[in-house]
Amino acid sequence: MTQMQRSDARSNRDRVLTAARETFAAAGLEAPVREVARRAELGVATVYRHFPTRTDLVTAVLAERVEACRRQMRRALDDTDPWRALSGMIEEFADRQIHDRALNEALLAPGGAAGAFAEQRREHVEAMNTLVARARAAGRLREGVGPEDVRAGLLAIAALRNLPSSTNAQVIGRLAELLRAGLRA
Amino acid sequence: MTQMQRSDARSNRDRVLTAARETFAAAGLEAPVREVARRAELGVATVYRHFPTRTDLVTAVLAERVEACRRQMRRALDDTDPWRALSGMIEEFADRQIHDRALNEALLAPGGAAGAFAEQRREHVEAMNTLVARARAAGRLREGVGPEDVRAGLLAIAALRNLPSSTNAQVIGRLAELLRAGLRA
DNA sequence: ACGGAAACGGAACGGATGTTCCGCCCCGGA
DNA sequence: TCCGGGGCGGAACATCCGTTCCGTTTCCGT
Repeated sequence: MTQMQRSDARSNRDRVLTAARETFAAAGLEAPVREVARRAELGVATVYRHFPTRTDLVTAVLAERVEACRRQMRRALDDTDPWRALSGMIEEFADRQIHDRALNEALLAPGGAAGAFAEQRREHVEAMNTLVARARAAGRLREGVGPEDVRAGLLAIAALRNLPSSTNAQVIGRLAELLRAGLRA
Repeated sequence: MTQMQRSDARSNRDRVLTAARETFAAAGLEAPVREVARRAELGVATVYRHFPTRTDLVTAVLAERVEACRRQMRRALDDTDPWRALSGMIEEFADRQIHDRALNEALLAPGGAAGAFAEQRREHVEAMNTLVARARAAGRLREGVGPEDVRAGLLAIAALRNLPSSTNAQVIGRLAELLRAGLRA
Protein backbone atom coordinates (compact mmCIF):
# COMPACT_ATOMS: atom_id res chain seq x y z
CA MET A 1 0.00 0.00 0.00
CA THR A 2 2.57 2.46 1.12
CA GLN A 3 4.82 2.10 -1.92
CA MET A 4 2.19 2.25 -4.67
CA GLN A 5 2.02 6.02 -4.76
CA ARG A 6 3.00 8.22 -7.65
CA SER A 7 6.68 8.98 -8.01
CA ASP A 8 6.21 12.74 -7.94
CA ALA A 9 4.32 12.45 -4.68
CA ARG A 10 7.11 10.46 -3.11
CA SER A 11 9.81 12.83 -4.27
CA ASN A 12 7.81 15.85 -3.17
CA ARG A 13 7.43 14.36 0.28
CA ASP A 14 11.21 14.20 0.51
CA ARG A 15 11.56 17.77 -0.67
CA VAL A 16 9.12 18.90 2.02
CA LEU A 17 11.05 17.07 4.71
CA THR A 18 14.35 18.50 3.54
CA ALA A 19 12.96 22.00 3.39
CA ALA A 20 11.42 21.58 6.83
CA ARG A 21 14.75 20.42 8.27
CA GLU A 22 16.53 23.46 6.88
CA THR A 23 13.81 25.94 7.77
CA PHE A 24 13.34 24.77 11.34
CA ALA A 25 17.07 24.59 11.95
CA ALA A 26 17.53 28.15 10.72
CA ALA A 27 14.40 29.91 11.94
CA GLY A 28 13.18 27.76 14.81
CA LEU A 29 10.18 25.52 15.17
CA GLU A 30 7.70 28.40 14.93
CA ALA A 31 8.62 29.05 11.32
CA PRO A 32 5.46 29.36 9.16
CA VAL A 33 4.40 26.41 7.04
CA ARG A 34 4.39 28.77 4.05
CA GLU A 35 8.10 29.28 4.59
CA VAL A 36 8.72 25.54 4.37
CA ALA A 37 6.59 25.34 1.23
CA ARG A 38 8.48 28.23 -0.35
CA ARG A 39 11.84 26.66 0.36
CA ALA A 40 10.61 23.38 -1.10
CA GLU A 41 9.26 25.26 -4.12
CA LEU A 42 5.88 23.64 -3.58
CA GLY A 43 2.39 24.83 -2.71
CA VAL A 44 1.19 24.80 0.89
CA ALA A 45 -1.51 22.27 0.02
CA THR A 46 1.18 19.79 -1.00
CA VAL A 47 2.86 20.16 2.36
CA TYR A 48 -0.47 19.60 4.09
CA ARG A 49 -1.27 16.53 2.01
CA HIS A 50 1.89 14.80 3.19
CA PHE A 51 1.67 16.15 6.75
CA PRO A 52 -1.99 16.77 7.67
CA THR A 53 -1.14 19.28 10.39
CA ARG A 54 1.76 21.51 11.19
CA THR A 55 2.48 19.41 14.27
CA ASP A 56 2.95 16.29 12.14
CA LEU A 57 5.60 18.09 10.13
CA VAL A 58 7.44 19.29 13.21
CA THR A 59 7.26 15.85 14.77
CA ALA A 60 8.71 14.22 11.65
CA VAL A 61 11.70 16.56 11.72
CA LEU A 62 12.25 16.23 15.45
CA ALA A 63 12.18 12.45 15.30
CA GLU A 64 15.49 12.49 13.44
CA ARG A 65 17.15 14.80 15.94
CA VAL A 66 15.89 12.82 18.88
CA GLU A 67 17.30 9.67 17.33
CA ALA A 68 20.70 11.36 16.91
CA CYS A 69 20.57 12.33 20.58
CA ARG A 70 19.83 8.75 21.49
CA ARG A 71 22.84 7.47 19.55
CA GLN A 72 25.06 10.02 21.23
CA MET A 73 23.86 8.96 24.65
CA ARG A 74 24.60 5.33 23.76
CA ARG A 75 28.18 6.24 22.92
CA ALA A 76 28.54 8.07 26.22
CA LEU A 77 27.31 4.98 28.06
CA ASP A 78 30.03 2.93 26.36
CA ASP A 79 32.81 5.25 27.52
CA THR A 80 35.04 3.66 30.14
CA ASP A 81 36.03 6.97 31.73
CA PRO A 82 33.05 8.21 33.79
CA TRP A 83 34.03 11.87 33.85
CA ARG A 84 34.95 12.00 30.20
CA ALA A 85 31.61 10.42 29.38
CA LEU A 86 29.63 12.99 31.35
CA SER A 87 31.75 15.98 30.40
CA GLY A 88 31.83 15.02 26.74
CA MET A 89 28.10 14.55 26.72
CA ILE A 90 27.65 18.11 27.94
CA GLU A 91 30.02 19.46 25.33
CA GLU A 92 28.37 17.57 22.49
CA PHE A 93 25.01 18.73 23.69
CA ALA A 94 26.23 22.32 23.60
CA ASP A 95 27.61 21.87 20.09
CA ARG A 96 24.37 20.39 18.92
CA GLN A 97 22.42 23.33 20.30
CA ILE A 98 24.67 25.77 18.48
CA HIS A 99 23.97 24.17 15.14
CA ASP A 100 20.37 23.11 15.60
CA ARG A 101 17.76 25.52 16.70
CA ALA A 102 14.96 22.98 16.58
CA LEU A 103 16.21 20.36 18.97
CA ASN A 104 15.98 22.38 22.14
CA GLU A 105 12.29 23.01 21.70
CA ALA A 106 11.78 19.27 21.73
CA LEU A 107 13.48 19.19 25.11
CA LEU A 108 12.12 22.43 26.51
CA ALA A 109 8.42 22.02 25.80
CA PRO A 110 7.35 18.60 27.06
CA GLY A 111 3.69 19.32 26.44
CA GLY A 112 4.15 21.16 23.16
CA ALA A 113 4.72 19.89 19.65
CA ALA A 114 7.17 17.38 21.03
CA GLY A 115 4.79 15.57 23.32
CA ALA A 116 5.18 12.54 21.11
CA PHE A 117 8.64 11.84 22.48
CA ALA A 118 7.81 11.07 26.08
CA GLU A 119 9.28 7.58 25.81
CA GLN A 120 12.57 8.78 24.35
CA ARG A 121 12.75 11.46 27.00
CA ARG A 122 12.39 8.86 29.71
CA GLU A 123 15.16 6.77 28.17
CA HIS A 124 17.37 9.83 27.95
CA VAL A 125 16.83 10.68 31.59
CA GLU A 126 17.65 7.14 32.63
CA ALA A 127 20.90 7.12 30.67
CA MET A 128 21.88 10.44 32.21
CA ASN A 129 21.24 9.09 35.68
CA THR A 130 23.60 6.22 34.89
CA LEU A 131 26.32 8.58 33.68
CA VAL A 132 26.06 10.67 36.82
CA ALA A 133 26.02 7.62 39.10
CA ARG A 134 29.19 6.31 37.48
CA ALA A 135 30.98 9.64 37.74
CA ARG A 136 29.95 9.90 41.36
CA ALA A 137 31.18 6.37 42.11
CA ALA A 138 34.51 7.33 40.56
CA GLY A 139 34.69 10.35 42.87
CA ARG A 140 34.77 12.84 40.02
CA LEU A 141 31.77 14.88 41.14
CA ARG A 142 31.58 17.72 43.62
CA GLU A 143 29.75 16.99 46.87
CA GLY A 144 25.97 17.37 46.54
CA VAL A 145 25.83 17.26 42.75
CA GLY A 146 23.10 15.05 41.34
CA PRO A 147 21.43 14.28 38.02
CA GLU A 148 19.06 17.20 38.52
CA ASP A 149 22.04 19.55 38.40
CA VAL A 150 23.23 18.17 35.11
CA ARG A 151 19.71 18.38 33.78
CA ALA A 152 19.42 21.98 34.94
CA GLY A 153 22.67 22.79 33.18
CA LEU A 154 21.58 21.22 29.91
CA LEU A 155 18.26 23.00 30.11
CA ALA A 156 20.12 26.27 30.58
CA ILE A 157 22.25 25.62 27.51
CA ALA A 158 19.16 24.79 25.51
CA ALA A 159 17.31 27.85 26.75
CA LEU A 160 20.23 30.09 25.82
CA ARG A 161 19.93 28.91 22.25
CA ASN A 162 16.65 30.74 22.00
CA LEU A 163 18.24 34.13 22.39
CA PRO A 164 18.44 36.14 19.19
CA SER A 165 21.98 37.26 19.88
CA SER A 166 24.65 36.61 17.29
CA THR A 167 27.24 35.73 19.93
CA ASN A 168 25.32 32.72 21.11
CA ALA A 169 27.92 30.21 20.08
CA GLN A 170 30.60 31.77 22.30
CA VAL A 171 28.22 32.25 25.20
CA ILE A 172 27.04 28.66 25.01
CA GLY A 173 30.61 27.42 24.88
CA ARG A 174 31.54 29.41 27.97
CA LEU A 175 28.48 28.25 29.81
CA ALA A 176 29.22 24.61 29.03
CA GLU A 177 32.74 24.99 30.41
CA LEU A 178 31.38 26.79 33.47
CA LEU A 179 28.93 23.99 34.14
CA ARG A 180 31.61 21.33 33.89
CA ALA A 181 33.70 23.27 36.38
CA GLY A 182 30.72 23.44 38.70
CA LEU A 183 30.09 19.70 38.54
CA ARG A 184 33.68 18.56 38.90
CA ALA A 185 35.05 17.51 42.28
CA MET B 1 0.31 70.79 31.80
CA THR B 2 0.70 67.21 32.87
CA GLN B 3 -1.63 67.46 35.84
CA MET B 4 -4.55 69.26 34.19
CA GLN B 5 -6.09 66.11 32.77
CA ARG B 6 -9.48 64.77 33.66
CA SER B 7 -9.72 62.73 36.82
CA ASP B 8 -11.19 59.67 35.11
CA ALA B 9 -8.31 59.68 32.65
CA ARG B 10 -5.75 59.71 35.44
CA SER B 11 -7.44 56.94 37.38
CA ASN B 12 -7.88 54.84 34.27
CA ARG B 13 -4.21 55.17 33.50
CA ASP B 14 -3.44 53.68 36.89
CA ARG B 15 -5.89 50.86 36.32
CA VAL B 16 -4.20 50.06 33.02
CA LEU B 17 -0.77 49.98 34.62
CA THR B 18 -1.95 47.76 37.44
CA ALA B 19 -3.68 45.39 35.03
CA ALA B 20 -0.57 45.31 32.84
CA ARG B 21 1.64 44.45 35.81
CA GLU B 22 -0.63 41.58 36.79
CA THR B 23 -1.16 40.31 33.27
CA PHE B 24 2.49 40.39 32.26
CA ALA B 25 3.58 38.79 35.51
CA ALA B 26 1.09 35.97 35.07
CA ALA B 27 1.11 35.39 31.33
CA GLY B 28 4.43 36.82 30.19
CA LEU B 29 5.27 39.87 28.13
CA GLU B 30 3.59 38.50 25.00
CA ALA B 31 0.15 38.70 26.57
CA PRO B 32 -2.32 40.41 24.20
CA VAL B 33 -3.23 44.04 24.83
CA ARG B 34 -6.89 42.97 24.82
CA GLU B 35 -6.14 40.83 27.84
CA VAL B 36 -4.77 43.82 29.74
CA ALA B 37 -7.82 45.87 28.75
CA ARG B 38 -10.15 43.12 29.88
CA ARG B 39 -8.46 42.83 33.26
CA ALA B 40 -8.65 46.61 33.68
CA GLU B 41 -12.32 46.52 32.63
CA LEU B 42 -11.62 49.16 29.99
CA GLY B 43 -11.75 49.30 26.22
CA VAL B 44 -8.63 48.71 24.16
CA ALA B 45 -8.73 52.25 22.84
CA THR B 46 -8.33 53.55 26.37
CA VAL B 47 -5.22 51.48 26.85
CA TYR B 48 -3.83 52.80 23.58
CA ARG B 49 -4.60 56.40 24.47
CA HIS B 50 -2.43 56.20 27.57
CA PHE B 51 0.22 54.02 25.96
CA PRO B 52 0.33 54.72 22.21
CA THR B 53 1.92 51.39 21.36
CA ARG B 54 2.12 48.02 23.01
CA THR B 55 5.85 48.56 23.47
CA ASP B 56 5.22 51.68 25.54
CA LEU B 57 3.04 49.68 27.89
CA VAL B 58 5.63 46.95 28.27
CA THR B 59 8.36 49.51 28.80
CA ALA B 60 6.40 51.25 31.54
CA VAL B 61 6.03 47.98 33.44
CA LEU B 62 9.64 46.98 32.92
CA ALA B 63 11.01 50.32 34.09
CA GLU B 64 9.98 49.49 37.65
CA ARG B 65 11.72 46.11 37.58
CA VAL B 66 14.87 47.53 36.03
CA GLU B 67 15.08 50.13 38.76
CA ALA B 68 14.88 47.39 41.39
CA CYS B 69 17.74 45.63 39.68
CA ARG B 70 19.79 48.79 39.76
CA ARG B 71 19.29 49.21 43.49
CA GLN B 72 20.33 45.63 44.06
CA MET B 73 23.53 46.13 42.09
CA ARG B 74 24.31 49.21 44.17
CA ARG B 75 24.06 47.16 47.33
CA ALA B 76 26.41 44.53 45.90
CA LEU B 77 28.98 47.20 45.11
CA ASP B 78 28.88 48.30 48.74
CA ASP B 79 29.66 44.82 50.06
CA THR B 80 33.14 44.56 51.56
CA ASP B 81 33.48 40.82 50.85
CA PRO B 82 34.17 40.41 47.10
CA TRP B 83 32.99 36.82 46.80
CA ARG B 84 29.90 37.36 48.89
CA ALA B 85 29.05 40.35 46.72
CA LEU B 86 29.36 38.40 43.48
CA SER B 87 27.81 35.22 44.76
CA GLY B 88 24.94 37.03 46.45
CA MET B 89 24.27 39.01 43.31
CA ILE B 90 23.85 35.78 41.36
CA GLU B 91 21.51 34.36 43.96
CA GLU B 92 19.36 37.48 44.14
CA PHE B 93 19.23 37.58 40.38
CA ALA B 94 17.99 33.99 40.36
CA ASP B 95 15.37 34.77 43.00
CA ARG B 96 14.17 37.74 41.05
CA GLN B 97 13.78 35.66 37.90
CA ILE B 98 11.70 33.12 39.80
CA HIS B 99 9.20 35.73 40.92
CA ASP B 100 9.19 38.02 37.92
CA ARG B 101 8.41 36.66 34.52
CA ALA B 102 8.81 40.01 32.81
CA LEU B 103 12.26 41.15 33.83
CA ASN B 104 14.33 38.69 31.86
CA GLU B 105 12.99 39.87 28.55
CA ALA B 106 14.38 43.27 29.34
CA LEU B 107 17.78 41.66 29.67
CA LEU B 108 17.50 39.06 26.94
CA ALA B 109 16.27 41.14 24.03
CA PRO B 110 18.53 44.19 23.65
CA GLY B 111 16.81 45.26 20.46
CA GLY B 112 13.32 44.24 21.43
CA ALA B 113 10.70 45.89 23.57
CA ALA B 114 13.37 46.76 26.08
CA GLY B 115 15.61 48.73 23.79
CA ALA B 116 14.85 51.75 25.94
CA PHE B 117 17.09 50.46 28.71
CA ALA B 118 20.41 50.56 26.91
CA GLU B 119 21.83 53.03 29.42
CA GLN B 120 20.82 50.97 32.42
CA ARG B 121 22.21 47.89 30.77
CA ARG B 122 25.55 49.60 30.29
CA GLU B 123 25.62 50.63 33.92
CA HIS B 124 24.75 47.10 34.96
CA VAL B 125 27.55 45.61 32.89
CA GLU B 126 30.04 48.07 34.33
CA ALA B 127 29.05 47.26 37.90
CA MET B 128 29.37 43.56 37.17
CA ASN B 129 32.85 44.03 35.78
CA THR B 130 33.81 45.75 39.01
CA LEU B 131 32.40 42.91 41.11
CA VAL B 132 34.33 40.34 39.10
CA ALA B 133 37.56 42.34 39.20
CA ARG B 134 37.35 42.60 42.97
CA ALA B 135 36.64 38.90 43.42
CA ARG B 136 39.55 38.09 41.15
CA ALA B 137 41.89 40.41 43.06
CA ALA B 138 40.85 38.62 46.23
CA GLY B 139 41.76 35.28 44.66
CA ARG B 140 38.26 33.91 44.96
CA LEU B 141 37.77 33.05 41.27
CA ARG B 142 38.79 29.96 39.37
CA GLU B 143 41.58 30.40 36.84
CA GLY B 144 40.34 31.75 33.51
CA VAL B 145 37.00 33.00 34.73
CA GLY B 146 36.02 36.47 33.51
CA PRO B 147 33.02 38.78 33.44
CA GLU B 148 31.80 37.07 30.29
CA ASP B 149 31.36 33.85 32.22
CA VAL B 150 29.26 35.52 34.87
CA ARG B 151 27.22 37.20 32.18
CA ALA B 152 26.74 33.87 30.39
CA GLY B 153 25.56 32.35 33.65
CA LEU B 154 23.05 35.11 34.34
CA LEU B 155 21.80 34.91 30.78
CA ALA B 156 21.28 31.20 31.24
CA ILE B 157 19.28 31.76 34.43
CA ALA B 158 17.18 34.37 32.70
CA ALA B 159 16.63 32.18 29.66
CA LEU B 160 15.52 29.29 31.86
CA ARG B 161 12.77 31.46 33.24
CA ASN B 162 11.08 31.36 29.87
CA LEU B 163 10.36 27.67 30.11
CA PRO B 164 6.72 26.85 30.78
CA SER B 165 7.63 24.18 33.31
CA SER B 166 6.21 24.37 36.80
CA THR B 167 9.45 23.21 38.40
CA ASN B 168 11.34 26.24 37.23
CA ALA B 169 12.01 27.58 40.69
CA GLN B 170 13.93 24.51 41.76
CA VAL B 171 15.79 24.25 38.48
CA ILE B 172 16.84 27.88 38.61
CA GLY B 173 17.99 27.52 42.20
CA ARG B 174 20.12 24.52 41.33
CA LEU B 175 21.58 26.24 38.31
CA ALA B 176 22.54 29.29 40.36
CA GLU B 177 24.37 27.10 42.85
CA LEU B 178 26.05 25.20 40.03
CA LEU B 179 27.28 28.43 38.48
CA ARG B 180 28.69 29.70 41.74
CA ALA B 181 30.58 26.43 42.13
CA GLY B 182 31.93 26.82 38.61
CA LEU B 183 33.17 30.36 39.25
CA ARG B 184 34.74 29.76 42.66
CA ALA B 185 38.45 29.11 42.95
C1' DA C 1 -27.43 73.46 34.79
C1' DC C 2 -25.09 73.63 30.47
C1' DG C 3 -22.06 73.10 26.65
C1' DG C 4 -18.02 71.64 24.54
C1' DA C 5 -13.70 69.41 24.71
C1' DA C 6 -11.62 65.33 26.16
C1' DA C 7 -12.09 60.43 27.10
C1' DC C 8 -14.39 56.14 26.32
C1' DG C 9 -15.89 51.55 24.17
C1' DG C 10 -16.10 48.51 20.79
C1' DA C 11 -16.36 47.68 15.99
C1' DA C 12 -13.33 47.65 12.14
C1' DC C 13 -8.87 47.56 9.56
C1' DG C 14 -4.48 45.39 8.17
C1' DG C 15 -1.33 41.82 8.46
C1' DA C 16 0.20 37.18 9.87
C1' DT C 17 -0.62 32.22 10.16
C1' DG C 18 -2.88 27.46 10.16
C1' DT C 19 -5.86 25.02 7.25
C1' DT C 20 -9.12 23.92 3.46
C1' DC C 21 -11.17 24.22 -1.31
C1' DC C 22 -11.24 23.62 -5.99
C1' DG C 23 -10.11 23.84 -10.81
C1' DC C 24 -6.07 22.41 -13.51
C1' DC C 25 -2.22 19.23 -14.45
C1' DC C 26 0.51 15.25 -14.78
C1' DC C 27 1.72 10.35 -13.87
C1' DG C 28 0.99 5.69 -15.18
C1' DG C 29 -1.73 1.78 -16.74
C1' DA C 30 -4.18 0.06 -20.99
C1' DT D 1 -1.59 7.50 -27.33
C1' DC D 2 -5.28 8.23 -24.37
C1' DC D 3 -7.77 8.64 -20.20
C1' DG D 4 -8.90 8.71 -15.26
C1' DG D 5 -7.86 9.75 -10.77
C1' DG D 6 -4.69 11.27 -7.56
C1' DG D 7 -1.54 15.28 -6.98
C1' DC D 8 -0.72 20.09 -7.30
C1' DG D 9 -0.83 25.32 -6.66
C1' DG D 10 -2.61 29.19 -4.97
C1' DA D 11 -6.61 31.60 -3.65
C1' DA D 12 -9.71 31.67 0.09
C1' DC D 13 -11.40 30.97 4.89
C1' DA D 14 -10.95 31.33 9.92
C1' DT D 15 -8.50 33.07 13.81
C1' DC D 16 -5.51 36.01 16.38
C1' DC D 17 -3.25 40.36 17.32
C1' DG D 18 -1.74 45.33 17.08
C1' DT D 19 -3.75 49.48 16.02
C1' DT D 20 -7.16 53.04 14.47
C1' DC D 21 -11.80 55.20 13.78
C1' DC D 22 -15.82 57.18 15.20
C1' DG D 23 -20.20 57.75 17.44
C1' DT D 24 -21.34 58.20 22.35
C1' DT D 25 -20.53 59.35 27.15
C1' DT D 26 -18.45 61.89 30.90
C1' DC D 27 -16.09 65.45 33.23
C1' DC D 28 -15.67 70.25 34.63
C1' DG D 29 -15.32 75.39 34.03
C1' DT D 30 -18.74 78.79 33.66
